Amino acid sequence: MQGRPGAAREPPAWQGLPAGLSHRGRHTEHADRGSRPNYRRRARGSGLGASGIFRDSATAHSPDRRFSFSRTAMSDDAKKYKDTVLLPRTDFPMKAGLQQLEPAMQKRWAEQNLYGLIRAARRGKPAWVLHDGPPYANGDAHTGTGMNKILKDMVVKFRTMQGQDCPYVPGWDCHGLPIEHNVLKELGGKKPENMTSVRLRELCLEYANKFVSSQREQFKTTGTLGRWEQPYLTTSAVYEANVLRVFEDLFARGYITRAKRPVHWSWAAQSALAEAELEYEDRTDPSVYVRFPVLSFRPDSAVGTALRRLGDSAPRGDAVALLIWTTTPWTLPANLAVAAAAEAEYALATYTRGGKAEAMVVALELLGAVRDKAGLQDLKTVATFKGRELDGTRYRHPMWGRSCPVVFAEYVTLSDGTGLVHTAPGHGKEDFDTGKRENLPAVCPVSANGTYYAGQRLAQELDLAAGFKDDAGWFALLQGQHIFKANDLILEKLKADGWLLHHEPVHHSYPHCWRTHQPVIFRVTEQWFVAIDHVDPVHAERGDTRTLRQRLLDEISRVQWFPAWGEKRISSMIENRPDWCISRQRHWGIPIPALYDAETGEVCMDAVSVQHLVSVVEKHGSNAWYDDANWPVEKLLPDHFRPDRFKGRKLVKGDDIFDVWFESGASHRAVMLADPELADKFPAALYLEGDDQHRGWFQVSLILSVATKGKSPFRQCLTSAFVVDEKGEKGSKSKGNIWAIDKGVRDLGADLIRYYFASVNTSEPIPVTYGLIQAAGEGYRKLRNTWRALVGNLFDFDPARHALVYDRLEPLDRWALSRTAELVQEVTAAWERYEFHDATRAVMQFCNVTLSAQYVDVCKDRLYCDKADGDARRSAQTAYWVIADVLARLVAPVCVHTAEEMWGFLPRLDNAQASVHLASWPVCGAEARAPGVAVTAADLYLRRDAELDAKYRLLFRVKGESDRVLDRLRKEKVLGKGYDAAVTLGVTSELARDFAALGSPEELQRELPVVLNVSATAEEAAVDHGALQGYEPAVELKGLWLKVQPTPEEACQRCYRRTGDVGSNPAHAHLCSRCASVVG
RNA sequence: AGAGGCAUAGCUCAAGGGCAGAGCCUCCGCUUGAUAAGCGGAAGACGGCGGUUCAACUCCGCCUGCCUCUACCA
Repeated sequence: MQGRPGAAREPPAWQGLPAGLSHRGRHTEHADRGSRPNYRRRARGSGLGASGIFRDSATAHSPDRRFSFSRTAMSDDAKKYKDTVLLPRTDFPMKAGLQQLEPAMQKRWAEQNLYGLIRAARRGKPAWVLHDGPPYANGDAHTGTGMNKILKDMVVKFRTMQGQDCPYVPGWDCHGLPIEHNVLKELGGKKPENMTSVRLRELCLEYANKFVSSQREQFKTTGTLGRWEQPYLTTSAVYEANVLRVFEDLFARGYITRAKRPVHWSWAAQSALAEAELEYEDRTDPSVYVRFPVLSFRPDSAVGTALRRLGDSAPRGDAVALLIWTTTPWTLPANLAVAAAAEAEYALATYTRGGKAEAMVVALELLGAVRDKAGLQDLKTVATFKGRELDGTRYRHPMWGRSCPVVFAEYVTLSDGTGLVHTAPGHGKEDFDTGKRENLPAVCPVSANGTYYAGQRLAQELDLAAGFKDDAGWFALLQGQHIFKANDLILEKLKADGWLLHHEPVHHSYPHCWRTHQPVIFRVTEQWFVAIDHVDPVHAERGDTRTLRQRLLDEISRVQWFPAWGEKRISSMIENRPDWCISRQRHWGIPIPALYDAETGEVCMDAVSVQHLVSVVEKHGSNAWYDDANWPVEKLLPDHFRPDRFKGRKLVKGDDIFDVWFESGASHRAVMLADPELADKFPAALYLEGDDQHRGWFQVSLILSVATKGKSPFRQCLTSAFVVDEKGEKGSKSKGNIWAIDKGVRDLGADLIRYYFASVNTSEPIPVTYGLIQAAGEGYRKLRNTWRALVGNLFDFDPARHALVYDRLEPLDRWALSRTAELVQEVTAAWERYEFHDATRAVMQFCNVTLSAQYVDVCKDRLYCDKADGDARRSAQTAYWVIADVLARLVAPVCVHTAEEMWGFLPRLDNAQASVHLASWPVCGAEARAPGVAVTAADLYLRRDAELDAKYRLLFRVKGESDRVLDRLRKEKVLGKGYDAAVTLGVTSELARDFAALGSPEELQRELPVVLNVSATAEEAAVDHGALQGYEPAVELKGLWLKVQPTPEEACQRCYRRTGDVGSNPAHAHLCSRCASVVG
């Protein structure tokens, strides 16, 4: 075998040195001691000092130093030969300089209208639309919204590269309470008396537009492409009119109802709230046990009988009570009933409190707990009975003295409290339903701002009898008070009056207004609703009698949800959600197109009137509604647009506006179906928002689209988790743990931020800090440098002239392409699943292991030293070119600027796209032949080859074993570089068979030194390993023994290898035969 | 109060019923021809307790910890 160790010829350079030490090993050892660690430390620090770190300062400061040779003790020959070595050459910088690169590139993109070019290139291709969920036009675009835009851009770029037409029209949500709130704050807290609604709304519009402009610029710094100059705004007249059209459709199909119902009410914002506008926060409330004095039990009931049986000793009058429990004492004034569970066991119990005998009715199961809490003495259970025995019982309201009933309700449980539920129909949904069934009025003494009404109004709202006398003083105590202040007042007075059996603070989560962060209350008001259980008559005619709720659930199951649990989440929300309250009592929004009879209050609305109002808004904007001077009611809705009975009547405009969720939920109509570029592309391919939008935008969009268009407005729905800080806390402006996205871009670079977002699992909370993003820079730099190594070797490569056809490529290169093909498949699959971090990890793994540690490392000799235009070198260059091309495209959706930069440095064919963002997504050769799939020349090289995969997997495992031994020998100072070594492999017959299966012995003999990066290898097939003297067993590869020795051969001055044939060409005494023939 | 998710090396993340992989960090070495780079080596992990199995980090149950969601129950 050629080059076999031990087959020594003449080793002149070797002799005269201490045994086992090479020239180089010796030399570097001494030269590097001491200075090297210092060099490293400094080099990694903030900067390089000028203190002799580089011994050859001219070299160190030469801009071209990476191609120069720093060794001074070099023979002229060696220098001459060095110039024949084809070292990498490229201007693609190692350091990205994103801060300079990105703005310049974005400017260029804008000038050449890259978005327009991309759209033009995809004209006529299948549409794939990501419909933008509108961020709110208030404040900075921070990391969370920035991430959302980046993820959207990534997906759009990916789908575009796949060959689809992907318009991206960004939008903003511009109406709503927060803007109105902030504008009012600037005005000093509330609307000045003399300011018109129109003026206020103008200020709100200015405010919103200001933030649309600033957020747009912030988003654009991330390199996100889209129709930024014509976004959609919910304040545009066209958008507003389309929102009203959705309402019009719903109204026509009977979905809209107006009713007096309890709704979540923010007294701080003075408006009704939707479910999606609630946030749960912890709160402490008084938990109170209150005695409601019994007026009468039904005489023939078990409890009545038991009480009579007690005879004279029985407590009487107010001493006999129903015990109720509540954590909202402020709702007690609105109490109209007590609800019991008909089938539960109750007890009549006597006890002594403050020396007085009393009796109470309470659930048997809870009796003990009540006694313990209240510290009751002499507790005796007089009787036990089913709840239904309380039928007919009446009690006296302790405040107003009115007689109230005991009723029964399903929801009464015995988990807490007393089993007797204080029922105030005006302040709770269940209470309201109960009250409705029992014909109780929905009393609501609490005004919009959370205070009790005062005077006559309070008496009226409480439905007090005409002759009511405030003997107990409750009326005087409560009127005008804020409810939470009243909690304390009520508690004190109940105690003083003897009605309070026990109280304690209770800590629980409680719904709060998402904007004001104040606790929300339930309050009965007249509101507009979308009926979720409505059966659409249009569908019913066709025999489809499903309720809207059922149709929503059916549509949800047709949508693809990412991650998959999103489906369960949203469907369980839809299953349980109440009707949607769509009216709000604010100024900054789209008016609900309802007019009311000035005298009777009757609603004036029908298909004709609504249609007319839509057209007014479409022409003049919703301000017309508020512009009383120019749009008096008679002009806004002339007689001939009114239902007959309102003709000639005096009407007034309603004050309600639409819930902003109704607006954004209507975007499928106002944008997808209305924008000329999108109208034919409904439904959207994808909605992509934070996972909080399951209850927000996704849900409302579904409701409105399914109700009016019969289908989901999106086919796929992707959610990401929230941005959090290093402590895992949700990012929020108030906590200061979140920063404006453009600041991050300026400090860190857009591509780095994008790379970071592409590298994390976005389905779990996403920590975002400068430190973490900077740490991700390691991966980014590795990508960059690996790519640089590829392109650096293509300086003399023109694919059109030099690329070899696939079949002529060396096996190693075909292996690299096979691995690249595998990468393409892996990355594509990850993108299809929208698991970006899987794709990024695969790319990193590929760069670090497959390329950097394996392929690129072992290709160097061939690329640097082989004949420039020989097939061996061209083969490697062909593979490098394909890989560089593919890699640039694979990272293009993520590192949009860097990939474009790469594209500029890549040797390209004439028909290549000018921008990487116009290029096609890589596809493997075999798949590429599918009709309609864009194929590039590079793609044709992407072929999986299982045999090659297996072969090099084994060879690189051998390399691992060899490296381990080499390292030990280096540390023992036996060896320096790998080329100093010759490796002999002792293999079992089994392993020998494996090797034989990989190729001919000659081929293997040629490849092994290359893969192992040593000068020579030999194979020793031995059955008896005991006979293998001086070998050591491999650690991880069974059946392998290794012997690694310094080879005594002379090193070739050009390629450094000690191949044993140095000097075979007399013209070049210090070159190996290969180099000699190359140099010529 | 219910539902769900997560728990792997100092850090960030993988895989998969059968020797647990990578990047960063640390340490050691090589190289000076990817050089503000590159290569090699070393050290380093399956939250706890049970169960199924020949075999569990993986499947199942329970517990603990963190997070999210849902609901508001008086």
